[in-house]
Amino acid sequence: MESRIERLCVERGLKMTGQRRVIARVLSQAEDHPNVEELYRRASALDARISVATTYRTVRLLEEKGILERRDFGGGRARYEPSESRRHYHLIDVETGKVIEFEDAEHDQLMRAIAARLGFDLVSVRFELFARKLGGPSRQAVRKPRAGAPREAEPSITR
Amino acid sequence: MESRIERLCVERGLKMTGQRRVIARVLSQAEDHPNVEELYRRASALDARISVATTYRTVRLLEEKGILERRDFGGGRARYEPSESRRHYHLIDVETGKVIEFEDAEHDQLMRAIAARLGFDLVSVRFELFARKLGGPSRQAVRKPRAGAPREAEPSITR
DNA sequence: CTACCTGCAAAAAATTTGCACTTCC
DNA sequence: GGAAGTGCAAATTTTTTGCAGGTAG
Repeated sequence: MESRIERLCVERGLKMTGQRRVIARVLSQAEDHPNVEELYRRASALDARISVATTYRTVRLLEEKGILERRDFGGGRARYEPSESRRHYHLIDVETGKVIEFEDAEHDQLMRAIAARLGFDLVSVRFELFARKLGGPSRQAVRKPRAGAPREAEPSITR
Repeated sequence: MESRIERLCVERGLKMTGQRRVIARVLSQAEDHPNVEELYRRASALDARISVATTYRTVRLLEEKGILERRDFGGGRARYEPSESRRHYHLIDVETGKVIEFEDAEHDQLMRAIAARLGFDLVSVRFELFARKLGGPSRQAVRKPRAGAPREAEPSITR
């Protein structure tokens, strides 16, 4: 059966090889934000005739076609998720690396207003919150996390 | 004369070698967000007895001490700026790569509220706007930019 | 004096690419 | 049939590290 991502590929006129079909299926089923290595692992479990190089080439292609979106949650590897109609953002639990999605209309609007105030038209946004569960481990016991993308917290591949 | 960053280093008990002093001075004078390569170039112009390895080791150390902050504006290289008391964010002009700093108290507050709503305590934030000057090149003529960190726009090292 | 620094070059880690060989349309 | 896709391994790019000397405090 044709997966959602595969359908999108066909709609945009991509040549559908066996490899691409498998990767599309894996992406359609993913409930998380896998990196390329993980994607490759899942795809080659379904069909061994797939290489990492092709996985890289495919995600890049799908990103260019607007079918996938690349994310960076720190940890030095790109992560991917299917484009969705609803704009959403991510909160990364710095203790566990777990990724939580959320929406916020007020924020959407505020960003546009900020860009306009500076004389710009918004093209894209990067917005990630790194946070710690309330009532978690005592502040004292935990080493201070870094600004931006914490280097030490390799985010788990979870949505 | 002792630079601002050098003073901070001494305050935090860092052993001040010649190399560190030079890098500290370069950072104090920087009006932009240099990457390590650029930092190394500027430092070794002042004193040739500095290696890239030391530059990497030094920025990492200063980041751990909270003296520097690492940023990622896309383009695959980390960029650095001295920590400032006022929280601020960055807007990257996708046409020119130029980086514009801005503050927004409303946004500061909104982020904290969002984290709290999800049951988290904010640790750090990544927030960058990628945008295009109003009244710039016609939409049609410009290739569609990607979400997240545009791959093609190597940000210039400018504040 | 000695723990910490540094330079050099080699190692890592993630991603891209050249090339000869398939494969979709 | 021909343009486009693929695998493999080598190349790239950015950052880190091991080791044999230096150097600050």
